[in-house]
Amino acid sequence: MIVETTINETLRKNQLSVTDSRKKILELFLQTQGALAHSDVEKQTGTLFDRVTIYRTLQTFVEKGIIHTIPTADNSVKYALCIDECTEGHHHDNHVHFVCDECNTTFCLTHVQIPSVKLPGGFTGKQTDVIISGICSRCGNQ
Amino acid sequence: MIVETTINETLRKNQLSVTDSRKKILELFLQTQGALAHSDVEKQTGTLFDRVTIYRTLQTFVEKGIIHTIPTADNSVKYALCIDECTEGHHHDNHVHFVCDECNTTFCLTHVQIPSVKLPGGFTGKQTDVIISGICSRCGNQ
DNA sequence: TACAGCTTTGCAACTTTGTTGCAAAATAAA
DNA sequence: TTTATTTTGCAACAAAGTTGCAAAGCTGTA
Ligand SMILES: [Mn+2]
Ligand SMILES: [Mn+2]
Ligand SMILES: [Zn+2]
Ligand SMILES: [Zn+2]
Repeated sequence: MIVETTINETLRKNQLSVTDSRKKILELFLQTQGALAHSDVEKQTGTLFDRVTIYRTLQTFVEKGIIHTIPTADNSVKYALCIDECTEGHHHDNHVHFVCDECNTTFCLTHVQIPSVKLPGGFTGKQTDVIISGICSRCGNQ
Repeated sequence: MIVETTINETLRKNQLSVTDSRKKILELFLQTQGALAHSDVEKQTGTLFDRVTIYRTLQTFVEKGIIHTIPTADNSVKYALCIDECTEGHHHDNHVHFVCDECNTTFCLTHVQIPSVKLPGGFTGKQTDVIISGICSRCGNQ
């Protein structure tokens, strides 16, 4: 099974011990198109793991640069796989995020660059987040 | 007192009855540079109003187009006065938001336009939120 | 100014989301 | 296999947000 190997390798590469919860949750992200909230992970894994374990696993993955958090207009925390080469403590997922009003899926538009914005005098920007909401390609074309 | 008159007028104009909590909370927004979280309002008003009343007041103000919510990278809900002429159910606060990493103030950069972003085929954007974090003009110039 | 009708408030109770300490279980290294 | 380290589940807790309902407060009219 190629997926299982990938999962184990990813965990090893990030100096994480290979446990059931980490394998299962990472697998979930690899299988899912779009971002996942904590509650999504909880639903998908059923009673397999404790709520606290899911929190801790997500937190660990964020720290290691395996997943990144996504700010959303409704202020709920969502997570998605890092595609760029993020490393421990150093994320550089500089892409636009899209939330579909119809199916509520959150997409990482990895090929859409963050536009540069000219700020008023005195303001220095370090990080720019862009969240666009509307209709996604799946919901629009039908 | 010109402020008191403004406050009452704003409430009246939005077909809201004039109550202590609404007056006080609206006054707070008028006096404050930057956005406020629910917890900020709670702290600033002390024991004057119940937590639930604050939630309901903020909600009402958002519905009426008096204040708008701001998505933030740390996924906490913030509110700020609408400067544009927003009406019941119709917000058009199309400006950039800035969060200072130093003083944690959230600013509405009302004069900075939202840049237009070219989306991949099939995606239709309706609303774009831009949140920039960095150092604000107050924290930078000293 | 007083009153009736409608709106808002405070309280209680509850849900959801997230955090922490600690012993038991699982993993990794020897 | 054994031991040292890490991770997990549980319990307990804190913070954030929601809902129903009776009491209190507002508004328009008399
Ligand atoms: Mn992303
Ligand atoms: Mn704003
Ligand atoms: Zn969709
Ligand atoms: Zn600042």
